[in-house]
Amino acid sequence: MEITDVNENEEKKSLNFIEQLVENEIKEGKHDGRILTRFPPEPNGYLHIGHAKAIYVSFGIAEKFGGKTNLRFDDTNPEKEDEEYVEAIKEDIKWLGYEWEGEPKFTSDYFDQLYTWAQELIKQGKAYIDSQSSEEMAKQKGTPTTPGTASPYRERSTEENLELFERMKNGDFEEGTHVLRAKIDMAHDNMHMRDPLMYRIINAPHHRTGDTWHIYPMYDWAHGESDYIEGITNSLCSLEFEIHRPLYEWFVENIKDGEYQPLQTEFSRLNLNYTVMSKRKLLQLVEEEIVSGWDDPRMPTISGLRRRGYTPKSIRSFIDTVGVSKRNNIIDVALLESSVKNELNKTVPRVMAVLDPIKVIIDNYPEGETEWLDAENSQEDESLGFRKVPFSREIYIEREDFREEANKKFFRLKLGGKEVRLKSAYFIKGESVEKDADGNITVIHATYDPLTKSGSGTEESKRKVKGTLHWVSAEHAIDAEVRLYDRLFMDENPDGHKETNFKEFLNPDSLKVITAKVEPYLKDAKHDDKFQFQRKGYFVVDKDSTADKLVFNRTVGLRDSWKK
RNA sequence: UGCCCCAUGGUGUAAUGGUAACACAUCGGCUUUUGGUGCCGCUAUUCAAGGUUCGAGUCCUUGUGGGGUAACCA
Repeated sequence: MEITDVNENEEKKSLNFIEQLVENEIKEGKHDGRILTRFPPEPNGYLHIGHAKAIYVSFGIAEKFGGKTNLRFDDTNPEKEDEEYVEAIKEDIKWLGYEWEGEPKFTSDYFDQLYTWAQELIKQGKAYIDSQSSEEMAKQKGTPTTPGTASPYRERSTEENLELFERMKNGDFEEGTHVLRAKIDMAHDNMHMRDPLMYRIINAPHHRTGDTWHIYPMYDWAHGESDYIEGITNSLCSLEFEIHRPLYEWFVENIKDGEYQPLQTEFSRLNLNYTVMSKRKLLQLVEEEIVSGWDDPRMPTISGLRRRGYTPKSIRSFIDTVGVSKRNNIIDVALLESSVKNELNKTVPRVMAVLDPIKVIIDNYPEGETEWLDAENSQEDESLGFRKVPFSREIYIEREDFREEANKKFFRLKLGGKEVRLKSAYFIKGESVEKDADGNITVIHATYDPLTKSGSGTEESKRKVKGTLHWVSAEHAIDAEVRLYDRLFMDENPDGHKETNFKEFLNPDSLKVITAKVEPYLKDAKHDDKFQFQRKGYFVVDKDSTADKLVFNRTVGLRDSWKK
């Protein structure tokens, strides 16, 4: 039974508030039942798990109600944006399993239309060129409790406005000398309505339009009009744009030609504990080389999660379970982890890898002999079959799986204690240890019971044992680099402290690189192959892995209910 | 301080005026050739006060708490 399948789940689940709204619109025949949403990233950074929610919401609504979704790059600020990000964003969306309608769109495709509309607003007396400094304008804006005052340029003549506007476009002016503002209401309760900026001068080349333009539209002016141009029905965005909605509507109402108008609806963004989600802070981690890049497996980016071993399905099911509402939230990262464990548990083969090896010599096992034992690949999926695992006199086990002395709660290997099972092999007993000059154990001596071979069906092999250990044959084991990742921050809400910089909370142990001994079966493992290292967790082959040197990333550890 | 939004177990989300539920987390038990998985169970929830109603988590009022907002960013 596929209980994790997102779509199957959705049929049983109640609709979220946006889905209810859209359902009602369709019932009422709005837009003739047509649904077109859009996902509008700014190409100034990589997508993160928060964007995955935005993608899920916009693409998901369209999927659910037979609509489509446009991908539109909101590229109105050439100083921050870059083509590199455009490609990375497209790749991430595709990887998540979504398809946008037609070709990707760019707000810059609409610069001409936007410019024409702006000229019309000027002609209608609804926009004007202001030639003050930003400081002066900020002063005139007033405060929430006191109305603003009019700019001395507010009543400039249409002719002068038009001429200045054209010269701004052509690059006749320095940055900061003039702006185009909408003429709305300097006393409005909503500060965004106090004659907001529509255009500013930026004399920098744009990644798509080159040096054609010297003015660039502001978000509020560009966004709603782009939605309008594309025929978007539902413009879904996060809560901080709620207060922009009256402006979004004012702009569209003043350029529209007919009944059609897109509707903006806001929902709360996704926040995860023990990480940061702002692009600015993520960029800082990248630039200061605190992480290895946008796709560092500790990053909450889509590319980071991918490299960490997350699957598109697990991310989608995670977003599905966290839901969509208007409440501020901080979601426990354990929920994200449980979604990937839940999927990997069912799909991924088990192998044996010893992360912190200590040698065990089985004194009564014949020297020089190797047996190739059958090991089950998955207890959850029989179709994954069996593989051969070599067994010999000298093996490695996990250092923490042995104690010279321990209480009854410790049911792993100890001296003079009960026998333990070597997974898919034999039962052994701890006999003695060798130590170096400092008293550290260097070798454990054990004996095995030849009648207890796994799968042999003998009475002896059916004896109840409390402990089962994973192991690898010393002679056959291969070395692999294993990167053990932990949360990047030690604080649940690293950017939630006004007096403390988020970097103060960085976890010094967020990455540990070790050399593990893994079974030879893994020799041919390829980039992105995923495994469960028995009793240790889920691991994925990193892109740094080569034929000569295997590299694994730990996606997530297994639940460990053993209280030490 | 004005305006806007939000308030359900530890976390997140449902209940659409009619028995407050689900997932994750926690704790306990059973099963198990992974101290994994699976199964069973425990603990724990409607911010407060009024009002409307036969009946309020849901509607109304006030209060309280949290968040957003006054960029030539998006």
